[in-house]
Amino acid sequence: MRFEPVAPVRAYERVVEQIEQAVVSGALKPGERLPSERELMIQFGVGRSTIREALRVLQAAEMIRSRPGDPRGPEVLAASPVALHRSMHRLARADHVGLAELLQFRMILDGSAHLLAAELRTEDDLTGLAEALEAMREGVSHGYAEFSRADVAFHEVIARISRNPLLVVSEEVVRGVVLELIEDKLEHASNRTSLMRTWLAHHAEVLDAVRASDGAGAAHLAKQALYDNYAEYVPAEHHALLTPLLR
Amino acid sequence: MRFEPVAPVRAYERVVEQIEQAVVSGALKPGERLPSERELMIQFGVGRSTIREALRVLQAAEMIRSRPGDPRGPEVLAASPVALHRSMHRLARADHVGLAELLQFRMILDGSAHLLAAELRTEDDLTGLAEALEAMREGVSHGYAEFSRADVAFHEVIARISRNPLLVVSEEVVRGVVLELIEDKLEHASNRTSLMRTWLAHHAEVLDAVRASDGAGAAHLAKQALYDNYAEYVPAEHHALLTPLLR
DNA sequence: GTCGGTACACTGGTCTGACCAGTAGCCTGC
DNA sequence: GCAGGCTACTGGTCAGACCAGTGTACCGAC
Repeated sequence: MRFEPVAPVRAYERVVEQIEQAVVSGALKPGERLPSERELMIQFGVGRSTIREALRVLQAAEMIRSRPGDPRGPEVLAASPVALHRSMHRLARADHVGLAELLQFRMILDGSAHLLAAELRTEDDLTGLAEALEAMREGVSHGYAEFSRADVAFHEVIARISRNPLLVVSEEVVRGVVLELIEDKLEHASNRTSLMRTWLAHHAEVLDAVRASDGAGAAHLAKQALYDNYAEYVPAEHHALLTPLLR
Repeated sequence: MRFEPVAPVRAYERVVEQIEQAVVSGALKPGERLPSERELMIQFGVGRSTIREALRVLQAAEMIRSRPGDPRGPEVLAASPVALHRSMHRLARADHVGLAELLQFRMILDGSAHLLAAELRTEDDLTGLAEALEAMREGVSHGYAEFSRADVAFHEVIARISRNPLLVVSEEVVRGVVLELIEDKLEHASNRTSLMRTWLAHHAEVLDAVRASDGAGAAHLAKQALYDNYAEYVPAEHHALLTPLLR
């Protein structure tokens, strides 16, 4: 016989539960509106402060958004990786997760995405990739910010070709966290134009591998590119984390 | 010249910011206590409802916990993957992420973890793995629940040997979501004893590969095991997602 | 001395009622 | 027809109150 720990259930938690249930069950679709706080307070039979605390929780989870003065009430939002990004970012800052671990994780995700993309790509996908590469080529002359945007777009196209939304989201999240950690270092890089040309050549090779359905090759190129670009920012004693994936 | 969209900053948001800052900067360590709500209300110069909404947000992020009656005040929590788990779970339920995508993602993570574990394992790690395997062997006769716990423990040991906390956490999260999606199906499996024996044999092979530092072999075994165990629950038209990783 | 109970001063959880700034839509006056 | 203001709402915030529950310090019984 086992007993479960008993925890009192707060009123606002049950409000959260019910609204969350309505959202995930599809009874409330993104774009639809919740009743106003005063109306909810009547429907749930609780005070306004309870309703407000519940809405704060849902808002922190990026599930709703409310704006003062809007007579249509709080808006139900579409599921987004923003909350995921926030929690992973917090974990990365707090939980002794360093740049090396993040990069290793990115090599795993990016490598797998490239592998899958090379296997699953259609002719349309190849067209999309070629366009993304072209945008990068144009970006070189439009400054680093522009180039960086095109670079991110290329990786997103790859991730989408892999047909796995989890891969898309996690890559986006991890990439964001990595960039936040080293943005100041990148800002002061001196030889950015030559860096951009190198990256461009890398991506062209990747496209060739994907076109040739060479999954292993594409994956290796992706991991190697990450290593070449970022390894210098990783403390030397952590390089052991990165190299096993390159073999 | 570019302008930024202006959004009003709510009072409770600035309270959240300050407390969050204190936590991530290390000024407030896990286990330490925040002042009581009434005290915070004085320090921040805002009303109690504002304080409470801020605390709700921090609590939803698993950063603090408060208990009525505790004269020491709200407790600062250590960073945990619980919040990450919640946001990923929500995303998986909402964002047309099916079992196939989850399993594919697990194959990627688990495969990489095994690859790294085989490369990085020490003698101590091998001892830990052997113990985990022994626990599984004993679990067979103690019912499915016990065996399942030991199985999870084995995978956690593997993930920890890979030396990447991100791998540990994401695997834990994805595994949790997968199990929640198919727990009802597993409940009704008839031949669970023979299933357990099969899994046990699988894990013994994995241990051999890790001992032999055969990263590729261990990774392949892990992915194959996931495929063998779960592919039957994946709609046939989604099998194309799983198979490329097995090659 | 230790142990059990009790009183008290606190905690967070909830409710009520109020005020404010801001919004959207109506509605007037031209 | 339309610009301008009016109005009835919205969410954000505050103040004050009450309650159930907790931890602790105290105190009496043994």
